[in-house]
Amino acid sequence: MRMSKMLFGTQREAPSEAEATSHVLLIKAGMIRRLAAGVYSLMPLGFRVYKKIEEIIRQEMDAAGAEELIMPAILPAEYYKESGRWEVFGTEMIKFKDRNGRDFCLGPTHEEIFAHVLKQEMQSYKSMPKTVYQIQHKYRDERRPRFGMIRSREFVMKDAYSFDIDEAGLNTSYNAMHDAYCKVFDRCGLEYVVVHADSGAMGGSGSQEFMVKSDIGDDTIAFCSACGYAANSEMAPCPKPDAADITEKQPLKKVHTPNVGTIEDLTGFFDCSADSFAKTLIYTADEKIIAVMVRGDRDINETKLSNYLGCNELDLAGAADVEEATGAAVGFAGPVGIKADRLIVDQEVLSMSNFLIGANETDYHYSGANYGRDFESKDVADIRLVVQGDPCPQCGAGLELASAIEVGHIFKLGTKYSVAMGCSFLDQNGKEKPCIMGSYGIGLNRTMQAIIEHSCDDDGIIWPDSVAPYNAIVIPVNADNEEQNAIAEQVYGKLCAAGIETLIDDRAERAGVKFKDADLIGIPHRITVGRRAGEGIVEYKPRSAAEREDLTVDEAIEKIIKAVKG
RNA sequence: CGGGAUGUAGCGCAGUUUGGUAGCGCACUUGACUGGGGGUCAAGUGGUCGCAGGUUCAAAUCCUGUCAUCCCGACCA
Repeated sequence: MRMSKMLFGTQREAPSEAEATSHVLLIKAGMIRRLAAGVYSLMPLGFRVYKKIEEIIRQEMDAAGAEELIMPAILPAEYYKESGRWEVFGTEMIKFKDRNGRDFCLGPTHEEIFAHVLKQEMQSYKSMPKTVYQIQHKYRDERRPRFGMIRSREFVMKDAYSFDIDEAGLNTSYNAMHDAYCKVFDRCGLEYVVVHADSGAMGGSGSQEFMVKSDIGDDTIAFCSACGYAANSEMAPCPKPDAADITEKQPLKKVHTPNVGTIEDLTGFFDCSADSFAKTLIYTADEKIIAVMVRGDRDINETKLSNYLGCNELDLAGAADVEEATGAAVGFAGPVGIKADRLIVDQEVLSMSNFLIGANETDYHYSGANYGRDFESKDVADIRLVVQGDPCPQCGAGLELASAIEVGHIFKLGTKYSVAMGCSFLDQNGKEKPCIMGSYGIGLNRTMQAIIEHSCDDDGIIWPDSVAPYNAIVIPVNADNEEQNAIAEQVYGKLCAAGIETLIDDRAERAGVKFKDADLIGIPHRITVGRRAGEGIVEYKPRSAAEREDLTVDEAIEKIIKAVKG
């Protein structure tokens, strides 16, 4: 491609709309343009990268035995109403009515639709198992779109769905997708971690996420450098501590604590650390009032809590509910005499002794509290969030925490959607059974941006060869020098003929501008045709390294072909 | 959805406090010089100051409303 003809424009200044490095670079390099919050156009260069990623995914899906098809993005509401997700997605789903008043949505994910469409095709165990996929635009009206394409409202997802006759089959299909995902992300040059994940609203028996460590990630992962254990922090179990060894139980004593409602106030008031308290938070879970206790310096893990409760909706209660449950102002909740439907106590509280709790009375706390004597609950569970240094559940070494971008997620769904949609088959005995489903997603735009997070420098993007918009760029240094131009054209022609996707910077720009642009857009291999062009010598430089070599034209071309084609 | 901030030329910003002819840098156009890391000089193009009301002789500036965008917290590819 001739850069003089290309729809292409780099910006010298970082746009004010972007904060994250990868987002800034995509815009400066002219690869994406924002149309609305979380809605982006892929410009020609960016679209080429996107297509490379798409093709890698397609190849690996096909190799794993999945078949590609395409479903509509405009979907009738009834299927989501059947599964209950019309309400679960709520305002995140982009909904509209057609001219006859029938409800539709733009597809946020397609479990229901695949289950519905496939049930017509999969009436017998003989036609199974099957894994199908599509690469398609998805629509989610996110509360808060973020960091460009990391969380956008329209994005492309590769979503695959497997249909098996039993759990063993699901495991096989699931593992095939797992392995294919590893190949996809390896080929994209991504450093990723596969973590245990929560199945959440998707339902099902297990799932794993493919995570790329990054400060702009929305997730936190917990991992162990010693044994390789890795989990989404919301899934990482906390160790069960030894029961309290209480040599001397202090009496439960009410203490006047005027206006001391927060943990911070309390540590100041009592002059002790936050782990001497057990705090009680009030939640509403599916209309029920739930009191939850954890040590004062811990955070409640709402995923664990909601899984333990088996509830659909879980929210911190409002001030009115808190006051009704405790009979006191917010900040003085405690387990003794609390009016809640359930009291959930984090297991760690059982290892505490003579601690402080709220008294359910405005401006009062109790000191000297002990579990078993002062309060009890049948709901003792692991419901706190892991922290840095907690012991690894596998080997006991200290866990580390890091934020990460979720680029892929695989689920063992089980029968949730097949039952809801009546997607069943007849087994060998002529008995009707629901298909055992799995679902598997990759965010393409997000993957594209995640690659940049780990592959850039002060000058711009450094694309790996596998996804680069072009593999090579030829730069004639002096636009007025006929000899340089002629040789540059020669090199360009030869590279193209060798099947290397090549740019030639034939713009009437100064050399500095061309170098800056080439670096910014991250072309992996550069050939500079300059002073020594007359001797047949050009300069070769890979984007990823500082080294420059003077080579003959053929040597340079050879080098690039070898790097690109292996 | 709660908290914070910002909307002025394609991009980055000043001007708003104290109302009085719309500014700067980059980019873009033309010409000249230049030619290995965003070069220099000269001459230009481009904006109903987010939008709608209001106050005023006069509004980018003051008031009210509204929309949009970004950042921090609860969800997801």
